[in-house]
Amino acid sequence: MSPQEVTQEPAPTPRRSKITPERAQEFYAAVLDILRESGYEALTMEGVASRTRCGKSTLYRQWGSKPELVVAALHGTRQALLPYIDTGTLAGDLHEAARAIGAGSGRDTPLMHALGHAALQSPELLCALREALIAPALAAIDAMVRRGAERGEIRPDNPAAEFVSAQLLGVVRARPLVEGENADEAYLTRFVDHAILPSLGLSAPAQ
Amino acid sequence: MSPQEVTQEPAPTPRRSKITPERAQEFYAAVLDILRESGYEALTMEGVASRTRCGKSTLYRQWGSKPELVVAALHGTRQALLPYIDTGTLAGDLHEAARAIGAGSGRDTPLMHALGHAALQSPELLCALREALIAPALAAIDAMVRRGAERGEIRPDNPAAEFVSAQLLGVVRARPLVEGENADEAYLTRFVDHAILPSLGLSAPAQ
DNA sequence: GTCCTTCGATACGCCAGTGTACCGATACGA
DNA sequence: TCGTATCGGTACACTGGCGTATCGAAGGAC
Repeated sequence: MSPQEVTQEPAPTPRRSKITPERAQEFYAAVLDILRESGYEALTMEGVASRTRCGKSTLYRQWGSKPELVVAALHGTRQALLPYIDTGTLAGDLHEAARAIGAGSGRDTPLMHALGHAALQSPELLCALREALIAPALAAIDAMVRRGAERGEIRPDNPAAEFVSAQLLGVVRARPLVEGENADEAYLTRFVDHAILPSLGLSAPAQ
Repeated sequence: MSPQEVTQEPAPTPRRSKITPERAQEFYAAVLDILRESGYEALTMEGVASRTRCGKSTLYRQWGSKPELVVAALHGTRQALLPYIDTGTLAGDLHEAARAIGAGSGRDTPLMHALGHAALQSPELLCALREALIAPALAAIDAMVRRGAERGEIRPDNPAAEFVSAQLLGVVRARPLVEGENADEAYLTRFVDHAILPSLGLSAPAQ
């Protein structure tokens, strides 16, 4: 490595983009909207450009290609699949989670449907999807379970604990195929009461 | 309606196709293979034609368009996601189901991943997917649960019974996204033991 | 054996999306 | 204030798949 290269700033592309963070959020929102509406394959650069009223050149200058734009959109919008929840009981937490996921069905559930298969064929996309959507939800649910164990509601080594998050995300993906309609709040609440809580050895709280 | 139209045979297209049922199975197998490998969007008529060494005209003559070909392929190949299972106990049945689904991961699980999102945007495709893959699996699992109830292993009105099939299909769809690998036999067996059976009020059979 | 339909194969026009190039306009930095 | 780089917008060539048309060949039906 030559001295020149060392003294040179490590960023070889000192782009001074005119795109404000707010404008970037518009791009990201448009990308996610199109994903939710039409899926990953139907997302086109021209579609993003026309919806955001920008030139295709801007998109290619800034993000290079469609996968990179999608990855950036996932990373760039800090959207919480689950808000912070701590009701004091595991059952209460899971109920709130069911409500949040069910209510947010119009936001993040379609995103997972849209990206589910595409992510399985692109490691970068899978990574971005997991970091942006799945991992936070997993962490939130696992935190609920851990707090429940700390409070003594369940045993710390309860073998069903491992599956709580997978079950919740699973029915969200499964119900549209099984029953033809999205997993809404009512369904998820019943699922928590009649499947998840019993599997943990808990019973549904008396209404 | 004129008399002529009444006397005319109702089938205006008495095609006498030269495609033998075996040849049709080749087409269907190729379609499903491509779906498993690359997904619904990447499936092209030209790809099917080249893989089966036939002309595109044959495909269009016979099936008309890509969605119809896929629907026909789903209906035309009687592939059992689940074989007939009856071990005498609900736990044993679910174990066998876990084994069958896990072992068949290379066959039908990718199909559901590939068609999951596309089916949500095409009613015909959703219908075909449910009839060919999902409904049989649902019926098989529900039959297991029903037999378990008849034997007195669980109460007939056990509220968790409703969710068994959705739980199983759910984790199959969720695990690749959550953990990055398919739900194999070992995972599904653990899931049955530690999540489904406890939710039904049963415990895992002693190994 | 002859006819007739379908088969496999190819060529064609069409359309949509990709990625690049170019243009005036404009907003930032010096 | 002035230069410059990026912006939005459009045009372009290119690719790839769709669906149709057309061809010789082949295999049943009669």
